[in-house]
Amino acid sequence: MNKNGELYNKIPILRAEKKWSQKDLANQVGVTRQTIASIEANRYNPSLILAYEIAFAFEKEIYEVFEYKFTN
Amino acid sequence: MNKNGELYNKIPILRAEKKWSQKDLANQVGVTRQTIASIEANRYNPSLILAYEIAFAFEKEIYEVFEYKFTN
DNA sequence: ACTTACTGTAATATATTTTTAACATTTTGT
DNA sequence: ACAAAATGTTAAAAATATATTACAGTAAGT
Repeated sequence: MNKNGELYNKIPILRAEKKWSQKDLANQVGVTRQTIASIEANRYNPSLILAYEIAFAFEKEIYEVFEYKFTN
Repeated sequence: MNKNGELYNKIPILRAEKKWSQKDLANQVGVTRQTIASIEANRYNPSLILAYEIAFAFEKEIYEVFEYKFTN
């Protein structure tokens, strides 16, 4: 796959608003705490379904949680 | 990962509007034709970045290309 | 009818995400 | 100051996405 941009996310901010730990969010969406930590730190590119589950947990749309900035 | 829903997509419709083959779209987003075919057929769950690249190719937002229907 | 392009799908290989387990550091509550 | 919870990070294994190759079937153009 040919990336043309960089992925950013607002998960830490949204978690803070809800006062959720990484583990709280992880439990809600059915992944491990490390998966959430890795996504927050941009260590990897989540699946679309996981992105939807995270957005749903925050009662947001994907574009309110993730941003993809094209560089090319 | 714990799926709570099903992923649907409008890629075939959007391709038809643009008169693009699977290969045309694949080339634009930098994947193979089989990757596009598999996503169209819901054989798998693309990465968020690939979803953004596909939406961008169609000049659409992700929610205009993909829909995630919660079942739980 | 023929050729070429397009699509469906499968097998195997490779890359990446996700899990699990672990340990160190930082933050929070008392 | 102490204990408990939260976070950062890493390594190895497991699961899943993506690439590559291949072949068959369908649609489209001439």
